[in-house]
Amino acid sequence: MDSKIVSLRSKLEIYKAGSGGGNIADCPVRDVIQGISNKWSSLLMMALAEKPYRFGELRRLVPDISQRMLTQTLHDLQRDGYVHREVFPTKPPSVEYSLTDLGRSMFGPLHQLLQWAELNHGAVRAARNAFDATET
Amino acid sequence: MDSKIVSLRSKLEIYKAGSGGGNIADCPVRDVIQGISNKWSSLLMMALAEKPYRFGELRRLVPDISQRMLTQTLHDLQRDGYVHREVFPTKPPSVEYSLTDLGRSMFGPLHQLLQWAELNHGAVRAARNAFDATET
DNA sequence: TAGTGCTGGTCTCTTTTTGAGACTCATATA
DNA sequence: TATATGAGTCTCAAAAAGAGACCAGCACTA
Repeated sequence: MDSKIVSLRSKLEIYKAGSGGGNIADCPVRDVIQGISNKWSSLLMMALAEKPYRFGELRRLVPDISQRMLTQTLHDLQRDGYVHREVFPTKPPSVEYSLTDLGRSMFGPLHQLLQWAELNHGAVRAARNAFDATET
Repeated sequence: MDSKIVSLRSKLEIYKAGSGGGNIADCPVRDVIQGISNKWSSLLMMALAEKPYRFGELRRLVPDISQRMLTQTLHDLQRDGYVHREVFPTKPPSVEYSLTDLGRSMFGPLHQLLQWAELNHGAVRAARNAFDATET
C-alpha cells in the first residue's frame, strides 16, 4: 500500500462539475505533465540534455519539425523554466538554447522513460502487430 | 561520458532528407514515446495503475475527457500492449480495462516522472509567472 | 553594386486532431 | 409505456499542427 494510490483521485480530478471555480492548475500532475507530453518536447529536451544547441542546429537535428513548432515548443519549454534562451550579438545574431537546472532535474526521470522506450521498442512493436492482425 | 550521449543522434534522426526510405519506426524512442506523450495517455495509465476500471468509471474519474478521446486513447494503449480490455457478458455488457505486464513495466519510469511533476509543480509555476511578467 | 546567403524567426493557408454533443442498441426498471 | 443504463459511434465545429512564403540586417561574391 503505497501512498500514491491513496492520493490518486485528488491528482486526477481537476474540478467538480457544476458551480464553483476549479482550474487545471489545481492538479499539479496535469499542469506540469501536459507541458512536456507533446510531440516535440521530450525530443528537444533529449537534444538539449546532450549540449546547448542553436536554433538552426536543432532544426537540422530534428529534420521533420516545422520552424513554427520548433519556435513554439522552445518558447513553452522556456516559459516553464526548463530551457534558457540566450542571444549572442553576432552578425547575424545567433540564439543558443540550453537546459536550466530545473530542466536537468526534470530530464532525470524523463531519461528513465526514454531508456525504457529504447529497451522495449521490440515488445511494443510486437504488441502492435499482434493487435493489428486480430482486428482486421 | 555515458553512452546515451554517443547515440543521441541516431535516436533523434528518423530519416535523411532526400531519396531513400526511412520510417518513423526507425527511431525507437520516437516510435514508443509518441504513443504515450499525449494529453490523456499518462493520465489513464495513472488511473489504471491503481486498479482496473470500467469505461464509465474512467469517464467519471477524468471528467473533462470526451467519450471520443477516451475510446481512442484506450484503443491506442491497448494496441501498444499497455492495456488489456475485457468484455463481461452482463446486460448491458460491461468492459474492464487493466494494465498488462508491459503496461506495469512502463508505468515504473512514468511514475517517476509523475512524482517529479508533483514535487516540482511550485517551481514550474514560479518560472511561468516570472516569464509572463517579463514578456508583457 | 547587385545578387546571394546566413541568422532566427513570423505570417498565412491548408490539413489534421480534438472537442461537444446527439444518436444507437438491447435490456431492465418505474 | 417511459426512461435509464453501458459502451461506444457519428457528425459537425473549433483548435492545433504542418507547409512554405516572407522578413530584416549584414557579409561575401560576382
